[in-house]
This record gives sequence, structure tokens and C-alpha cells, in this order.
Amino acid sequence: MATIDDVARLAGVSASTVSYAMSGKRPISAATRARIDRAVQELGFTPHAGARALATARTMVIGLFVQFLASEFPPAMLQYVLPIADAAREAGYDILMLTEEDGPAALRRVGSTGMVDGFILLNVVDRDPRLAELRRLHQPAALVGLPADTEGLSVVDLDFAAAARLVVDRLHADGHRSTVLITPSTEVIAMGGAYAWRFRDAFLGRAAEHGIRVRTHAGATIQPELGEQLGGILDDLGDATSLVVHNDAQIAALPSLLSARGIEVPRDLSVISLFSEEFGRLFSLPFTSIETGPDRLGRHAVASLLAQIDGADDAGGVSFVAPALVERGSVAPPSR
Amino acid sequence: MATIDDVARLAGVSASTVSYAMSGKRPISAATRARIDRAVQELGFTPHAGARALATARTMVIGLFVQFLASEFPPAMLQYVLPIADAAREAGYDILMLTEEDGPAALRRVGSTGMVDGFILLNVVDRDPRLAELRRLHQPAALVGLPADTEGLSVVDLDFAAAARLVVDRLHADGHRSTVLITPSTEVIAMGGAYAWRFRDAFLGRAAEHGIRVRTHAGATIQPELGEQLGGILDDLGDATSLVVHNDAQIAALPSLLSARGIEVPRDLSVISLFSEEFGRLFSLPFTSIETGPDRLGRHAVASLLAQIDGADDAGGVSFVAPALVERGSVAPPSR
DNA sequence: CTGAAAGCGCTTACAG
DNA sequence: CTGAAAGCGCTTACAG
Repeated sequence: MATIDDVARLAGVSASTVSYAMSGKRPISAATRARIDRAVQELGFTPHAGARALATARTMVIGLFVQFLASEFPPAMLQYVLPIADAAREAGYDILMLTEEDGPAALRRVGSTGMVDGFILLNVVDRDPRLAELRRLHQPAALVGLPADTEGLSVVDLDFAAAARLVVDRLHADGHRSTVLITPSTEVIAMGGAYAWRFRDAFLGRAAEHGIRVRTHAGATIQPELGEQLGGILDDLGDATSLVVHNDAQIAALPSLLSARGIEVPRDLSVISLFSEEFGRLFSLPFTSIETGPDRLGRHAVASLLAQIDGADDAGGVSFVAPALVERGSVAPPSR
Repeated sequence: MATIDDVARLAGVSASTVSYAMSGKRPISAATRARIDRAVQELGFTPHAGARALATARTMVIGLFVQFLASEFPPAMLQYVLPIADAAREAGYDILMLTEEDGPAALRRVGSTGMVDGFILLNVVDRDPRLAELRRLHQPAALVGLPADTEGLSVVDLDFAAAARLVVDRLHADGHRSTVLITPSTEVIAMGGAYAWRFRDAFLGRAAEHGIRVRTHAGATIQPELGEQLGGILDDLGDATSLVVHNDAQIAALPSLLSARGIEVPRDLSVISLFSEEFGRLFSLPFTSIETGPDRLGRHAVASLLAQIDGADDAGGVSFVAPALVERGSVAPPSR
């Protein structure tokens, strides 16, 4: 690999001039610039990332911490990762991906060795063990998912309470008086996935206001429990005329269970859920839903992180992204 | 952040002694070591990754190139990424994740700036545009997926020809005389996904040996085309008593289409496919299948890459991993 | 068993 | 408009 000294020698200038020519941080005469450009071309020179990081204290890399909660649905995570990688790249950053079990140790290792300029943490939970280490590190960071203590952290998440109200209001508008709500699994709730209870509690509150009866089930995430549970719910709807599914694995499995039972949506049952457009396409889900917008959340996190890295000192605080309801025709007035 | 000089000062030794104490590359007296350890603890010292990379010409990072072929099924990719990340980590390496559209440019940027010690390329296709750049870079690399020209490359992939023979032999053993084969999409074939035709051609060859009739369809990957096509195939099986699905999206959609039609497996139709145990669990697939073993392939790629990085000069060549058939009871003698 | 020094390849004040 | 030099924080021959 050619070094900046090789370029300097070939162009007949000093290394510093090469550096300035490439960064554009000071004026260079046209003739010199031409010679430098030619030398750079000829040698195929690109600055060594490590040397540059050492000199500038900037790596142009961000650490992306993916996290698979026990009993969460893996494909959902990918929807966040790709938009984040794209947004980072557009800003000139690469992505160091952290996937370890031991989150705090990984943060410490990568943070304290200066491998990255900042972190994005996905799927942050209520009392996330990574946060203590993150605070100690004093590095820029953006979180996706709401922890219990947001002091000094930059957090973005969907406004699940608003989402719940949208859903209840939608059912109420069509005259539903009774519904079944399937929440994320008990494991997710135990791990502290705040989105679970933020949605559920707001849902129950709004339903009470409208006088809508709600039966709640914490949804299983793996087979065969999932199929048995969801099948049982479908077989015993009671007076419920609608089903609200806040659980990726369950909504993905729903179409086949519905069709096995000959239940037609929305004629026999109204269904409403939460998922991204992409997720819905992947699993062919014909259901009206809250768009969870992982791309929007991911890009928001990147923007927030880069602002901090660029010293905007924008500790950010908590941003709740407003949800939107996407009609797909699976909600209609009840026939019973 | 504390530096090695801070530690040296606090411990009353030289920086080089600190370095040697930490690397264990030369004997250090117990007393000195104790003082150094204490100083390291006290200051929370960790060596700066950039400085170390500059001094050693080693980054302890590997570049992982994920690649989503048009009309491939995204969740399948994740199964490779996680085991690779785990295996890398176990060996002390972190993962720089590349996801860009422009593969060659990404390789050049990361490779020529010395950000990584080597690359793993996923989903390599027949005439992969990344390979020219990879050869120019002269960096260690391991590929998952078979390109047309493997000269000088280290490649690992499932032995799809052997897999096809296993499948045909399994059908033949139960007396099937006619089958339908759904292959990856035409887009995958056009992009050069060699696994598509390696499986198909071996399948047709073996079927001919056994005198088994085969009707072949290139499977659509997105809805609603997928459902219409697969539904049409199920509605018009002709004399086919078995269905072989080499297409992630189609096999994921199959259970719901079968149940909608009241087709019972294996009573009415034998089904056999290719997917990983994890993929099968995710989509609740009750089908006998070739285990595609993404974790094994991923770990193999990491091992091969690390051997090259450690100068084993093991250009590797092509390794085909032997497939295994996992019985799940979806193949039985035909009733017709 | 330990230290002083060179060197890895950049960037950026300091000088002119 | 350009150059010489210091410095970023390590590792590792070279010396003792």
C-alpha cells in the first residue's frame, strides 16, 4: 500500500501539502494540485484509516449494537439495521456491528479502545445493562427503544401509546364493543421491552374510555406453543369481534391459522396489528396496521448520533415518532 | 482516555515494559507485573485500537459483506451473519458490516484504507462484480457462495448437487414417479446465484436416472405473484405426487396455501425442501428438508479467513459442505 | 528482567 | 502557496 510519503515524493512536494490537497483545508496552486492528483492516481493512494484515526481522534465508524431479545422475532431486527447502515454510509461512516451476549463488555471493549466515534443501541429495554457502561464511556450514543431512566441519553422510539389510541379509536369507529389483545411474550415483558406495556396500558385505558371490553393474552413466540395458543384464541373468541395483535411472530402465523379455520377477515373477525410495510410484504399480511417505520426510526437515530459526534451537544432527550394507521381493509363493522 | 504512558508513569516503568506485560511477549518480574496491573486497573487503561493497528498492521476487524440479491428472502441472510459474528468474536475479531449497493467501491474503500484484516463475502454469485476488486486488493478473503472463476479464492458452499441427489433418492425410495420442482426465482438465476442451477441440474439428472418425471417452475418471491403461482401449482398437480421447493419465500408461504386447500401432507402430497433448522422453526415448517447449515458455512468461512490472516497461506480453494437430510415426516409413499 | 528509541502513516499548528 | 516538525499511542527490534 502506498503511503502519503510515496505520493509526496512522486509529486515532488511535502507530505503535508498532499494532506492539505486531499482535505481541501488550505489553498493549493493548480499546478501542484495536478501533480498530486496524478501521483495519487498512479499509486492508488488511500490514507490509512488507523493512522488517520490516531491523528484526528476520529474513526468514521459507528458501533451498531443489535440485540435479539429472548423470544423476539429475528427478521424484525434486520429492518432497522439496513436503513441505519445506509444512513451512516451516506454520511461517510462505516458500521461496526456488535452482537454479543455480553453487552456491557462489548461496549467497553469497543468504546474504550477508540474503535468507534459513537454507538447506536437497538432494542433498548427498561433497565438495560448496557446503559451503565454507556454512561461511563462518555461517548455519543443514540438509542432505539425506551429505557426506564433516560437521563442524559438520546432516545427515539415509536409513540406506542398514541399507536394504541389510534387502534382503539379505529375499532370504536366501526362499532366494536369487545376485542382480544395479543401482546408481546411474557419473556419480552420480563426483559423490560417497554413497547409491550406502553402499548398495552394505553390500549386498556382508551378501551375503558370507549367502554370496549378487552381480553389480553401475552403471546407465545415459538412453535408449537404459538399455534396452539393462537388457535385456541380463534376457536374461543366469545363475544370478541376483533383481534389486535402486537406480536411479530403471532401476526406472521395468523393468516395460515385463519384460513385453516375458514375465518374470513373482516367478515367474521376484524384484525389490526403493528408492523412495517416491509414486514407485511414479507409475510403477505393483509391486515390494517400501525406502520412501525423502522427505517424512519433508524435514520432518526443516525441523525441524532451524528449531531452529537459533530459536537452539537444535542443530548437529544426522548423523541417519540408519531405512528400512522395504514388501512388494508381488515377492519369493518362487526356482523354479530 | 488513559494512554500507555500514563500507565507507565503510574507504575514507575517504561511504556515498553507495560506493552510487554500486557502482551506477555517477554518475561516480567512478579513485582513489576503487579505494579503494572494495578496501574492498568486504576486508570482503566485499554490500548487505542488505531495506534495498535498502525504499529502492528493488524486491525483485528474483519469486513463482512452482506448482499441481498434482488428477490431473495431477507431473513435467510441473518442466519449467516450471526454465527459469523460469533465465530469472529471468539477469535478476538470484530465485524465491520458492509451492505452497500456498490460492492466493488465498498471493498476498495475499506480494503485500501486498511480498516480490516480480511473479508468475508456472502451470497457470492457467478460473475460477482466484487471479485475483480478483491483480487486487486490482495487481502485475505473467504467467500460463501460459488463464483464462476474460483482461481485463487477460498470458497465454501453447500454441496447442492449432492443435496439434489439426496432429495431425489428420498422420493425414489418411497416410490414417487412424478414431481414438481420449484427453483429460486428467475431473477436469482439471472443474477448468477449458482446454487439455483447446481441444485436443479443435479436434480434433473438424478431424476432421469430413476425415471422420475419432473415439472420445473422458477418460483416467484414476492406477493401476490407468489401466492397465485404456488396456488396454481397446487391446484394443478397433474400426476405429481410430490413437491420439491428450493425457494425460501415459497416454502415459507406453503403451509398456509396447503391448509387453505385442505391438502394434507404427506397423505395427499409429499413435500421436501431446503432450509435451516432455524428457518424452519421461524416459519413453523413441518417439512422434511436438506439442512442448509448456515452456521456451519459461516463458521467455516471465518476459520478459512483466519487461517489466511495468520499466514497459513492456505488459499483454501473450494470446499463443498456435505448436506444432510432431516426427516420431518412430510414424505411418504404416494397414495395415487 | 527492563529501558530508550525508532517507526507505523497520518494531520495540523508553526513558520516562512 | 508550501515545508519541516511535532504529535497521535502503540509495538518491537536493539541494548544492556
